[in-house]
Amino acid sequence: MQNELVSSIYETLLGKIGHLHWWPADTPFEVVIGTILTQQTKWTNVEKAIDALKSSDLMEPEKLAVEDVEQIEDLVRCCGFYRQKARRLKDIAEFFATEGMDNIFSLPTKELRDLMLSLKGVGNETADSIVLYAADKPKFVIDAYTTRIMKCIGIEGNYMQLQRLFESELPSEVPLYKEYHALIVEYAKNYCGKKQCNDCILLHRFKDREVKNG
DNA sequence: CACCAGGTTGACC
DNA sequence: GGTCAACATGGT
Repeated sequence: MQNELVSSIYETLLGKIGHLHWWPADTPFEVVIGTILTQQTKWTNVEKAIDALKSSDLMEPEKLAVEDVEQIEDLVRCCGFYRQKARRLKDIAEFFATEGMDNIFSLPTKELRDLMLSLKGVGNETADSIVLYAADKPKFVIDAYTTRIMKCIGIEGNYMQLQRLFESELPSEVPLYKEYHALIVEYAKNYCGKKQCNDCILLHRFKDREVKNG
């Protein structure tokens, strides 16, 4: 029986870490930029690139869409994969400028997710991050950390399977989804390494729980 | 020096 | 459906 497992993990993480209030950004468009830049990249480097884009007055779809891609490459180089990221940021900016951010973000959740997935450079996690943190709609974000933590506890699954698990066991509340994903990232970075767990309270508390009650 | 970071894509089976 | 190399810089 694991119908309380997902909520219990949340309470545990919240108790240990406290509220994080993600996503750190001034505007929805800045969230979108951040979701692309942070792919396989430390957030400290993303911050540098975002600051650079702001300093160049490019943190708006209409302005980024018409900037030279070479210039964008220079500004986001510190994030790695800088050529494809620069190209994709420019294309995404053009899309948002053309369609209108408000029009896009006011779409129903599923339509918005599918639309984001149609953009080059936007996969499952990035699409869900945009839906949740930029558009404020309930979609639970799964990432490598989430997959790792759940596997550590004894629950394996692909992206959509894990997302279904979280969304089916949690109330569909945007603030909860936002905070939970943030807590998972912060927790995993510090306590659930790729090779070994360091004093992992989740492991101690929840592993084999479903077996005992099953 | 080796390894990792808040993934995605296109090719392949 | 799943797997894999490629994409690239910066920090430990």
